[in-house]
Amino acid sequence: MTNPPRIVRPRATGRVTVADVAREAGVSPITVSRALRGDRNVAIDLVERVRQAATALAYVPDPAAQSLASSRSRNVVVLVPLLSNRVFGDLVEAIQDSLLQRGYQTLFGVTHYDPLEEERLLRSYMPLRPAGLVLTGSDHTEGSRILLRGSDVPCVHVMETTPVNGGYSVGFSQFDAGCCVTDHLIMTGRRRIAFGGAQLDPRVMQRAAGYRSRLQDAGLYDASLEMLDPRPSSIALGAEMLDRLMRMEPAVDAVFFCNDDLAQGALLGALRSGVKVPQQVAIAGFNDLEGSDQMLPSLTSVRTPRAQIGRRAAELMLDVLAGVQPPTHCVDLGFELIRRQST
Amino acid sequence: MTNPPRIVRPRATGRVTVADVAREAGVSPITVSRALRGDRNVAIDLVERVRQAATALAYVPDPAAQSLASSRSRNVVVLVPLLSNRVFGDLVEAIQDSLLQRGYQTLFGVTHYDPLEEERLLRSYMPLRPAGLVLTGSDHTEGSRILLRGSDVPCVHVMETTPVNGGYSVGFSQFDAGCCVTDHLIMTGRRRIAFGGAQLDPRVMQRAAGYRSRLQDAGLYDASLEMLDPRPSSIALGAEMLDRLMRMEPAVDAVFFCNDDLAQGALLGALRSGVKVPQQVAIAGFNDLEGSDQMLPSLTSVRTPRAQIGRRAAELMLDVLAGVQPPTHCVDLGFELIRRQST
DNA sequence: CTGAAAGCGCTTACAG
DNA sequence: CTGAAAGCGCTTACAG
Repeated sequence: MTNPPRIVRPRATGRVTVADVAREAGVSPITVSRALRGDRNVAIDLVERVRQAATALAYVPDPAAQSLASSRSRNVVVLVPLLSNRVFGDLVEAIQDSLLQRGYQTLFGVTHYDPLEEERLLRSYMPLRPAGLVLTGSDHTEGSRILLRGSDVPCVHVMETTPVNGGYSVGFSQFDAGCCVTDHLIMTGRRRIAFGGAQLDPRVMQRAAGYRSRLQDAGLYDASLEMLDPRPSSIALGAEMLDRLMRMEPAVDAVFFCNDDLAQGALLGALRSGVKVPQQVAIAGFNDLEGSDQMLPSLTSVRTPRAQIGRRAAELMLDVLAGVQPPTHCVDLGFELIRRQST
Repeated sequence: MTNPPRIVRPRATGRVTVADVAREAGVSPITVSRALRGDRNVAIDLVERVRQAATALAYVPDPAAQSLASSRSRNVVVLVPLLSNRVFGDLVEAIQDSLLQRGYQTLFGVTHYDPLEEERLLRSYMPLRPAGLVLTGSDHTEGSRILLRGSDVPCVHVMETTPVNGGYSVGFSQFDAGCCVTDHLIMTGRRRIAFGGAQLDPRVMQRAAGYRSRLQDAGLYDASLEMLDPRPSSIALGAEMLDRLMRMEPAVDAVFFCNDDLAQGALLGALRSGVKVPQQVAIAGFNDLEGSDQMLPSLTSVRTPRAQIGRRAAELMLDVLAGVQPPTHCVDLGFELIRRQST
């Protein structure tokens, strides 16, 4: 007696597949795959026929199947310190826009300025076989670096121009920007120039290094004017910092805050306490955030090209993914000092 | 002559697969799959053995294969109007955090307050077979609604409490919040109360409706005090709006701005032009954004539970995905009036 | 330039 | 409670 044949019902998901398109176009499935992916080795008329068939059937490729078969996905992982911050909101929105236009999805992760949290996110995202990575800055744990080196996933580091071996970077020189603000304060006659830094992430410290370097060159450096506070940058903290500074160092005649929220807070605090800006103290900020032009007095700041950085980072990534060798590993998009009434 | 057998080299990706874990644990692959997914129908000791084998081999399931085989993914799509806005930054960060902890990825999309762009995003995201959707508000195109109804993907609408048929909502009553601010202004003796609205998205219009309703009830409504500007909400626009208002309606004694950035701009504008706040004009804002407590005078506003909304929306989604029927389709998290010096 | 076969790494749908 | 078979919808690696 023979065993009755086992009948297993097919799954029938109802999706339109490459096979359907192939039948419609009168070619094989693999030709559909090639034609739709833009593979060169397909006759032009076949490409056209396949395209029409795909359109007629409203075919949408299944990303899960693509990813499984090719062991590559169309996901780009983007890790930023915070989303609740205009600087990174602008950045991330631009990256997302550019990638989506070319068929790539963006997976965001928030590191809260913690390299260990970044490593944890990398570990949970790598099994998704991302096509690419965009990381903020170049300050990563040893574990993250090993992870990156071990994979062949292209990586773009944004916001800084610090080159990371094997990776790409798109940003501007935070150090130079720190120098630029400091030069401006020196040239406008200030002599007791303080630095107000919060959060103290690597980019803030690079700006601080620029500040220090320029003041040392000018023989004006005084370590007691450097105020570094590890708490998150905020408007309220800026007010508090100016207050503390004026009490501890009454002769201060300028403050360079590492971010506009601090500087805006300082301006509001000065209004409350009667400190005259810029007569008594000049105040400069960083990032030219919304509202800085509306302050009383309006705030001198540095315009940083966040959206442009996001777009260029995405384009660079897309080039690499398309097999195009970018002309340079390191794109410097610069910055611009915006002088207003506060200095 | 027989055809020589065709030899096709296997791909050998080097990944640790269910088969490897199965061999190590001495069970079949399907048992590994079930044990790791927490399927009930597996003997406890087997679950333990499989877990140990998986740990020993550092097994990580392949999401692409899972998704292809089960035709479900662990992606939750989250669509918000903007990322470059604290309100949505807070929301999105909370959603992302909660989902990631439970093994779900978040795919963001930015609609720029445009329902058509939302529909476009939905169309490009649905082929990814998202496990769930989180949409801002309940103002969707007919196309989006059909798309949602046609799929069985659970959907949570955030920021409002407007129920959408079949969907869930987590937020607060924008209308009630509008009433609350207006009541406060009336009760503190104001009579010529203006409304300053920008962007004019559905939630702003719901606040405006609350304002209108309360003033009508009090017999104080005057359409010429309603200033609606479709441009994006910003600090600069707030200054401009107050200026325009004071020129057109000099008798105005209070302004309810639909968002704190407008209100902050108005306060700064008042400082510049010498309008006395709150003596001549009371000013109230919305969302209690950063810095509102630092303004001069400090700004009366409404604290909205963005992060909490994000967390609850994620939890609700996770419950639904786990097959747990939530007790209610509509979660109202309320709001709180924060009275400060400006009113 | 085109295609038949096999495989990617899981889970579904049965059967027992 | 456990498993053998088939299938999910693509692409790789060959062969011609």
